[in-house]
Amino acid sequence: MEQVYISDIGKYVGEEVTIKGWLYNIRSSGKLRFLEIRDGSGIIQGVVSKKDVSEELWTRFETLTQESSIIVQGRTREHPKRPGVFELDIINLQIVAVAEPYPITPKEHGIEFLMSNRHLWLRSRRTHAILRVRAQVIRAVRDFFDSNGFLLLDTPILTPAACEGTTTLFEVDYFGDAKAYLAQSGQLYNEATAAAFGRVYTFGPTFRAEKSKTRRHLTEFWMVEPEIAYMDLDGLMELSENFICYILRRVLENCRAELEILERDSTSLEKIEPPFPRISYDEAARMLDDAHKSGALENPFEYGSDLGSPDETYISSQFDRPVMVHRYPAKVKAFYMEPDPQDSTKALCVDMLAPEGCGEIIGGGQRATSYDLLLQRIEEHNLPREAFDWYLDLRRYGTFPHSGFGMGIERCVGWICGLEHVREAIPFPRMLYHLKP
RNA sequence: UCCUGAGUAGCUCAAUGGCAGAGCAUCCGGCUGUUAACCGGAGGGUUGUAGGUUCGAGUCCUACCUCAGGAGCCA
Repeated sequence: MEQVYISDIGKYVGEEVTIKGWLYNIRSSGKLRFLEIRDGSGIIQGVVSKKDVSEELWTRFETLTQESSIIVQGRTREHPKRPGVFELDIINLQIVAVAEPYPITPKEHGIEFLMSNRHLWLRSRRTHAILRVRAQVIRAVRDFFDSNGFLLLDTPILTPAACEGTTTLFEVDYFGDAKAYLAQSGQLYNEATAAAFGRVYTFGPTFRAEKSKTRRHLTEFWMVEPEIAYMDLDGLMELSENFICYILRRVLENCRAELEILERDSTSLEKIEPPFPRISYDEAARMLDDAHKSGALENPFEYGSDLGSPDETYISSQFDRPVMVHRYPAKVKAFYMEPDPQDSTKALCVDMLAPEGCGEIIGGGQRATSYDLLLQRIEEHNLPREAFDWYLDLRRYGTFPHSGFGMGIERCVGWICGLEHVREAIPFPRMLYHLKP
């Protein structure tokens, strides 16, 4: 009998099949046993009736514990009470291994315990749903760029210097006489590949050694970063909203069951379509000012500073879809931003804030084209000039207007799944003080 | 790094300064349609660590450790 996956079980109704997996839970009712069996692709309920099996087989079930690995044979049929749901009448059981008492019991657990047992927590329904959405988001990301003329060009993870000079980086000893740093962004390299290939993107892990301790932060997260030659800020904002809508559509098409398990109200996602609201930093500052005066925001907003987390939450709460805030003061943004020709104190940049307090999911902008300006900015930011020689070369040899953005996969998944914390959006989250498992 | 809160059975949580308990998990028994199944029984504790106050501390005080939530910074 050939192995069948639970996700395909509908194709085998009335047939005898073999399922190889683990015992998710077992309920016994005297002469009846109900086994919830999972095989990674799904969960199915197996039923054994004492009168239908041999005494020896019946007693074999008594040793089973939660998460024991088993191979079962049975005949599939529809659930007597639930149309569209399938069950398995078990006719044989092979015990591969009896599991020791499983730590994650069918009751609630605290986050500390679950995090320290992340390697086991991965087996739960909820984690399955989230990580399936993550995989779908990643597929959508690749499909979107691959089918729109972008070329995937991976950028290095070991880098010689800080990309933006702002965040703290993980330092790595590089053969004793040099220091390397784990990349916090592939962006600068993207600019080189964009000059070579036009429309490019990079997708990979990113590292930030900031001691951030919030529901929106990981020290290792996955980021997708497109870079487009000859695109301006307006073009970038249009690309961003189309990109997000494409991802949403793909998840809504393919992950209905997962969103249901997560009890995510998908109606708020369904109504999201372009155009997304665009507000300037100045408009945002006015909104925050008014909010403070009316008591909706506790702390006053200081004009000229970056938006704080409560500020972002307030602004995003005023809209029913992601909102794009553009043209921040240049001094709170990275050194490579192109100045706004209308007001040189502002940068041609944009942050996309997700609804429901999920924070910034996209950050990007138009890149500076002038060699002299970049050199000046590098000095102002006290960055080591030697490390940026090659980057400055891009302005010497055919400088060109271009724009790009970065999107954090976990924040995007967290928003779509309605998660309280991004740590659930990645199989093994790396956080401040969390390196294990 | 700062602010706030929490550490009691494997897990989730109770316990006026006065006998350390329940549910789940484990083990034993019962139950022919269960759905975090249910019913009966059993075992399971250096109350985060170190001091202190007190006749008496899980409970009050001090320090430290760990974790959680928030801030800053960011995607």
